[in-house]
Amino acid sequence: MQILAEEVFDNFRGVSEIGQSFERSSSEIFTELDSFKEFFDRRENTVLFIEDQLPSTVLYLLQGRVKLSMNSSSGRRLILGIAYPGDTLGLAASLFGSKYDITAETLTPCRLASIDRATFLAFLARNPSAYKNVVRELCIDRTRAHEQLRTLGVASRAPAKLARFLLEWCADGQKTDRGTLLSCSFTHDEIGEFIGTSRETVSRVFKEFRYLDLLESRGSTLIIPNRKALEIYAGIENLG
Amino acid sequence: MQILAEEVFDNFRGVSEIGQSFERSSSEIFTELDSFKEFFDRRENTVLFIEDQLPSTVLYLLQGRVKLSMNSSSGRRLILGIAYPGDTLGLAASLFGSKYDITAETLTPCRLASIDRATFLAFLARNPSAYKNVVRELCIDRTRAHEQLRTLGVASRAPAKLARFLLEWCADGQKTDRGTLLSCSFTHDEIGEFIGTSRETVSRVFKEFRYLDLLESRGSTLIIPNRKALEIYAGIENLG
DNA sequence: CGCGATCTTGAATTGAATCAAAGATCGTGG
DNA sequence: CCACGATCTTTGATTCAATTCAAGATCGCG
Repeated sequence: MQILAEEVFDNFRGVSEIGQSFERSSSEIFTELDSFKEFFDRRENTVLFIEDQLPSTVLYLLQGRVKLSMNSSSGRRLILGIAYPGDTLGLAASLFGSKYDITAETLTPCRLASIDRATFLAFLARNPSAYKNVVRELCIDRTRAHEQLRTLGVASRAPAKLARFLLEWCADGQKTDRGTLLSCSFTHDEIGEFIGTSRETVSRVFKEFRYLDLLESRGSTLIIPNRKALEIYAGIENLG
Repeated sequence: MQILAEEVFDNFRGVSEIGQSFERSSSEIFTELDSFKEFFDRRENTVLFIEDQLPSTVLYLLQGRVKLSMNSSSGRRLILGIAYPGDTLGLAASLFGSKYDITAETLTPCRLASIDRATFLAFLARNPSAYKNVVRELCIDRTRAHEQLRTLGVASRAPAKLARFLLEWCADGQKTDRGTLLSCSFTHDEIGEFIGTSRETVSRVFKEFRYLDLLESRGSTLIIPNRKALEIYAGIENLG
């Protein structure tokens, strides 16, 4: 994330010499970019863009949370993820001038910055080193898409899908003496839209996980006592 | 595709001024890159890399076809696509030094070029304008992943999935007076692995499509008389 | 011609979606 | 602080689609 911010400008892993041949410093470059930004606010539950729209700007999220999803005309929906402050929204489409392939809508009140697409592209042309951050963002996007493909395409059964989903969000959780604690702010409905199953199935599998001591839940607070056990569950798709 | 080749160096859509502030010309840059390449051949059905491996080089496909897939320990597989000459393999993982998230295996005898990862990253650092091609490749990857997510996650029923699959391959087909003609070199088994269903289901839906005059098939040659009709089928998930 | 691979088809089974109803929780305003 | 409505969750009954199992047909090839 954080393409349009300075702090993470040079953080490629593994090879440290990257980014030493720039004529201009990172901060110079980003001061220039900042001058192009226009700031604005949006209420919660507001659509920022939808699939098939043509992007005219690059959007940058400063405050709030944004839901990214795919929708079909028949009402079916797949949630791809949540964007947080520092994330760029719909970057790939903006870069290539192709239609958005996702929908973005605010979950909370949000503060955003936008940069005109042509201005942004011209900026990149003048400062090719800034591509590095574009690459980072695209890689993150791609990785997330691939993880979800694995959930939907390889882990066919609902328990395996939910196990994978929980493990993904475990990354954000805190470790306690009783296991990994995470506050899951999603409804069962939304979880179903993440993993491609129905709300009721999510409920039932939750119950099953609780019975198997893979999960404790109190409201939106979940405790995963044994992450390894869940991993086994997520990995073994063809058992009961 | 074609990150590591010159011809498509400057082809961003929509904004033409991109790429005019380079100190060195594209051909100079790519002559340098070529000098790093090591060439080698692989037989058909050879694994080039598998999931969870750490990449040490960047691979570039010169001749032949390569199958890209995700595999699970339980034998379930999702085919992501086929790479053709000009494509870079596993670029995202190479860039970030993360594990491959896909498996690549040759379908035909292949000629490949490899560049040491550190060398490639250093080259990018010296020539940040080359990032543009990296960005292109990543966008293509991302777009393909998103299309497949739509097939697997939004188009839940098997006929809709298969319709989407056929429409995707229609792009490669030739138009004739009787409709779009395409030679589909995949077995039903493989098609099933593309769209996340079983071989038998593919057979059955093929039969259904033939009955509905959405499809004619003679061996590996398919004719789609009416692409629009298939599109409607692909779009409407909750009927029929 | 026979063999192996691929495809087709029907029957049985299962996993999940849908439908329906009741219970829990949350936030709000009185 | 409680009552109320809205939203979310749980559960059972039912239905449906798709997988699996099993058997036979077809195709391509040596």
